[in-house]
Amino acid sequence: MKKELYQMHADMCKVFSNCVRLEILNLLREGELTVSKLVDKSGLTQVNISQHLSIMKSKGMVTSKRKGLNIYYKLSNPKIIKAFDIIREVLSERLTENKKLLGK
Amino acid sequence: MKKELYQMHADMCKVFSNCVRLEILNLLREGELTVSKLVDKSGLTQVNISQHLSIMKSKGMVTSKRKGLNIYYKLSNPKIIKAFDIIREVLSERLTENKKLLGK
DNA sequence: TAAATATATTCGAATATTCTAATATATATG
DNA sequence: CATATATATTAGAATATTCGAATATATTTA
Repeated sequence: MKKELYQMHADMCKVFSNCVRLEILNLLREGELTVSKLVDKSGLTQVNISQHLSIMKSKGMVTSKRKGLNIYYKLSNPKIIKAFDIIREVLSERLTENKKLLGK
Repeated sequence: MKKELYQMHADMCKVFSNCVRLEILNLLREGELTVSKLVDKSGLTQVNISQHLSIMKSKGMVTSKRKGLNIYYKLSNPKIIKAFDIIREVLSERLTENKKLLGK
């Protein structure tokens, strides 16, 4: 398999490597939201949310459309949430194992 | 959902955000391999492979066992490859779309 | 067109990641 | 025990990421 493809893959995965972006992706799971809704729901600053949305848009993970003053963002591909959930499962299973080990 | 969980999730995803680690994970897809096998198959240096294996071990993505001089590494959870593959699909679909756009 | 609202961009300091060079450790074997 | 082999660790320069402060832009409405 080509190194170049691994690099593109890694670049796409960098989106998942930040907790703000993960929170945004998770908030977009049910459908599109405006920037201000994302700000409200996350409690993060508008600037920070916009910065991360910009990164995710450039990586092709989200798309946006303007309606008046608002801009709606949504996931570009529903598989993104599948990936999110599988990694959550790996994490959960790991945490469960750690608990078991502590219980012994 | 808790911020702390997003952080742990992001930390786990950092494993996927590097092309060397992705290559290692992909090489381990069929089963365990020694460090030197990974070096041979990837063409990367031993030191670099060991560094990345160490990172992945600390994040709980791989486990290892020694047999004589060799140390065998394997994926800690088969879901890791599912996540790998889903992200590859998102990437492929994105590349296909880009091609279409160029073709127009 | 001026003001209000929603969103984006730029800059820079703090922090984190990556690779290479050098070296260390663990195990097996003569 | 000395040597060879396999693997791990450390240090540090180069590079990348992150966030907040300040500011800019786009759209609507009075």
